[in-house]
Amino acid sequence: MSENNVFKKIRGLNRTLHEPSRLAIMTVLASCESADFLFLRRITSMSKGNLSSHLSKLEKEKLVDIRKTYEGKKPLTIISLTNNGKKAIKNHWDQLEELKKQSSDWKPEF
Amino acid sequence: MSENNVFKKIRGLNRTLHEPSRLAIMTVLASCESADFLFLRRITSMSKGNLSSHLSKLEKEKLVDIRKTYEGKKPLTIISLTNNGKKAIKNHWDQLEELKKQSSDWKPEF
DNA sequence: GTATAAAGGTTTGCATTTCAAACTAATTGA
DNA sequence: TCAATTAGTTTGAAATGCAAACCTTTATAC
Repeated sequence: MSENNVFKKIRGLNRTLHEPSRLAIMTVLASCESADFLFLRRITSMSKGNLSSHLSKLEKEKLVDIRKTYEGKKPLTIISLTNNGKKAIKNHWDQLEELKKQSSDWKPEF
Repeated sequence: MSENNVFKKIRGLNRTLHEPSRLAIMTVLASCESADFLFLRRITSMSKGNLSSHLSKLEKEKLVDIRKTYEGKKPLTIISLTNNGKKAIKNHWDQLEELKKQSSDWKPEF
């Protein structure tokens, strides 16, 4: 059995990115320069609490930047991908595509 | 914002299948008529406990069949996909491919 | 003014999940 | 017969995911 076989690679997927809610957030952000909290909330239909905690996790791992600013006097939270985050989310989707291909080619050895 | 947008679909991915270890198990089985416990353990490099509990979960959800037999006097556990499981894992990979495409086409509306 | 509600998030606490270490039970080897 | 191996299951601790409750500021009604 080759080291780094396709199934080990599947197991090795980055779980921070792979979790569906965060995959959705990161994928939105990959198409936007930036997005505010409400926009993310609407487009993903996540609860505030859930969105907030996923964003915190992504921020801790340096995948997104969170800028707290004001629009007039209302607080406004702007989220964008870090350079790291941009690479990571692109890479994740590319890996998934590659793994799908590789696994459909694989045959057991007897 | 269209109902059932691509990001809601990402969030809606089946978590039983999406979790990397189970995705690996299901993907192996999609290429094999059946596999025994040890084979799955080796090819995914999972610990016994971990493999066992993931298999239980997959069995509960009727995605795999687990047959306990003997090889001589040694117990042997044979795992295979149910028909449901076959459809589900194929569908999951197809969805991932489709979501990657759809999300790369998406642009925010202003 | 002063309740009253709304906007914009964060924190908290619980339920679920994931994982490997510890356990069980049967078999083989010395 | 005693130790080691094989083949798995159970257990318990840690991490995760989620929404309800909470907080703070701003707009609205009276």
